Amino acid sequence: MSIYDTLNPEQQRAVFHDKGPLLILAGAGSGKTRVLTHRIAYLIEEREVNPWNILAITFTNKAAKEMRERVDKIVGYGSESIWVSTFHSTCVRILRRYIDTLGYDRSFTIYDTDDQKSLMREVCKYLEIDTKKMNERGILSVISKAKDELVSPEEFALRAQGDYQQSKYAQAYTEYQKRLKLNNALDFDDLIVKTVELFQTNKEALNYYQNRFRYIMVDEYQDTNTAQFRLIHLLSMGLNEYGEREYNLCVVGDDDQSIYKFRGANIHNILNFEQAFPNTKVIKLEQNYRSTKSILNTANEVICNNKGRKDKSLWTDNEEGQPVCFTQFATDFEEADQITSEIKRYVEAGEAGYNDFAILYRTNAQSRLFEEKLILRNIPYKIVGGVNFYSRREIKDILAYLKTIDNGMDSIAVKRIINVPRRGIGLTTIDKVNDYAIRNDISFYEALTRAQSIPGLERTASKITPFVSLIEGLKSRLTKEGYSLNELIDDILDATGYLRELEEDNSEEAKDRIANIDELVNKLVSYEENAEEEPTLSGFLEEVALVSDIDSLDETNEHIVLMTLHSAKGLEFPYVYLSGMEEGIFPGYMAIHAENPEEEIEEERRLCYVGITRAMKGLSLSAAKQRMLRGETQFNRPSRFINEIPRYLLKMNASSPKKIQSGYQTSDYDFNNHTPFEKSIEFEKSSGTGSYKQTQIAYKPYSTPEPKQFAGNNMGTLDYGVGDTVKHIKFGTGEVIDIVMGGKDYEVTVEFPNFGVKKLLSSFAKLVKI
DNA sequence: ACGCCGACCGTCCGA
DNA sequence: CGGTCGGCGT
Repeated sequence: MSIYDTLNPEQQRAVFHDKGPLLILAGAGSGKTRVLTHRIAYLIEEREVNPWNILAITFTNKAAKEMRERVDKIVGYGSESIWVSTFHSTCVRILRRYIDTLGYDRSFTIYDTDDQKSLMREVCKYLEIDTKKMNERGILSVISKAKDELVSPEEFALRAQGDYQQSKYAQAYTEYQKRLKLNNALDFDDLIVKTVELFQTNKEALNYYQNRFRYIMVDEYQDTNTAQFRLIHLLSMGLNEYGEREYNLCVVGDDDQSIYKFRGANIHNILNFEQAFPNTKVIKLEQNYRSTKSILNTANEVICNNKGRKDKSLWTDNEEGQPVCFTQFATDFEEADQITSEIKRYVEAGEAGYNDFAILYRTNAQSRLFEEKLILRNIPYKIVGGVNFYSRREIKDILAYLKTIDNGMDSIAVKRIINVPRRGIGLTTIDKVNDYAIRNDISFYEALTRAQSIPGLERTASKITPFVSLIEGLKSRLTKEGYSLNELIDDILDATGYLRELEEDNSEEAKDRIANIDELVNKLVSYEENAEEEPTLSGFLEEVALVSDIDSLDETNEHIVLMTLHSAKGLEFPYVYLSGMEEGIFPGYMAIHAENPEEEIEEERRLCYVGITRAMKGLSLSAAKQRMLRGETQFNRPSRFINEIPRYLLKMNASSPKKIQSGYQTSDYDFNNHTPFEKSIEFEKSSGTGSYKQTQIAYKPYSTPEPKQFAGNNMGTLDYGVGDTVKHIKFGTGEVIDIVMGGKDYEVTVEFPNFGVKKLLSSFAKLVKI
């Protein structure tokens, strides 16, 4: 009996693969993390690979942490010397050691999106770019895309020749990079790009890491971009002791779960892996251990509408399970209300815990309504993503102090805090200092130290000097033996008067801010206590820069989890609510109206597939007919993805993922009150037979305030009668000759001039009174 | 220099 | 709806 006996034959083939490139196509829930961890154990224990020679790369810290824990459990010794980390932390670690050869200082800081925007604002001002015509975000996204593809500013400029718009971008890109370097800062994309640059220009560094990482594993490979591909490619080209290239590269991914095209993921990395790495062994993991047959079938039905996939079909031995449900609510408000109350009922009935549920949505903005309802019902919850803790003003302020102390070259940080709290240093002063800094080719902070000698600042210099001494004072304390980061942050809060100012302000907002600062102090203390190496200020700032919200998610806590579909990738939950299944929301407006809608819709469909496959036991899909979006009301049809699920798999209008038959009222919402689907047209021909019976659920009529557009076909509120002329989507206009009550529905008989007499169900036929 | 207010605006997704 | 920015008054 060995640890490998519990693996299925395909998993074993992947684990026991010896040398050379290996592509594992691992469907959702097929146990890929298990395969990766067992493979690591196998390499060490059976192939006598030195743990030191293994690199495992993931996309999130959470995944890295989990893999580390699982490896620790099954690898007897030496597991701590396996390098398990994310792309970004791997690169930071490499750059901290070698980046001086690229002309940066090793204490570089990492710019987040806000910092990037501030810097780009300066760039635009300098280049006299009208940010109304080309906004900072737009320029940054062009630059980011270039970096993802390893296009340098020089190359970008070359390609842009003759195109005014592109040339502007090229100028901005060049200037932006110049200023990043001046600030001794790297943005997220730079972390990868600069590491590739390092390896291409510094043979010694490349050799060192090639030699070290003889076995490389990459998780979520479908989400890698071109720069990351190049990085892996370079690393995997090391030679073994006989001078041979082995390409001991094992990548795990699922092309159906590629959902990060917008941030540069290149699906060709996985589709063309076999071409890029000759003699690749391909192993498919197609048995799903996570979901019920109902859920898996639903997922397969949706994803099979995509073209250009790797051929594979997921199956499961699990039970059939509860059918997947779809509910169309009248409003987004009601959607949130019903879903949260349903979850509460389950938990109070003892059928599940709050941590068994996840509510997923396409955009973060959709979380707000759910949050309000959860607070109202006193249900514990955690929202992943959205407004980042580290992007709150007070946190950014304190971090800017820490950054200024750590790296005075980071002008964005210095400018942020120079007048926070108020020191009477205004914009005009800052501009003068800035000009002086640029003219003398020194950093902004350096210029501040020479304030007295800057022409025109004779008077304001008296306000600048105390700020400089404050920072210098804090810096010098930091160099003292035994002075902790915890003390530093306390000194900052005290010496600047930042905390005092908040304490004197008795508002609710100020109290929140203080609480947030306390939270930051907690994080710093726990960093100091848990740091693997000597805790340093740079180390803390780095951790903060690279942390993502999902990393702190603890599924064992008793709370519902709310997050976007993107954040949910890689996770699983017993019961999943997939909300906002509406055209314009999911698939999103941007995808539908893109230049290449087919491609964009396929990406959305993969996202839908990811969402569906998160569910283990129960899946409930929902839409709202009416939704508030940026202050205005939208009316949306149900998502096309709902239409792609065959009727027999979908239990319509029931809002429960399980035990719907148990007798109680799942929802007092008007079940019939939904917009008909296109597929329902076919269904009319066989009305009264087939799977429709499933949907005959007891309900009590409930009238909801309705927009006129949707009042045409719901039970109890038919706005047409016998003798009226109505319009049908397929049959055109006709006259209503009879209406009878049938089951929970009206059976409407209509005479169409061109199609004859048809019997239609009011809830499915889109009959509109003319 | 700074704070207030009204106009405007623009949107997905994220390390 | 909610954040941001620019104009204006102090």
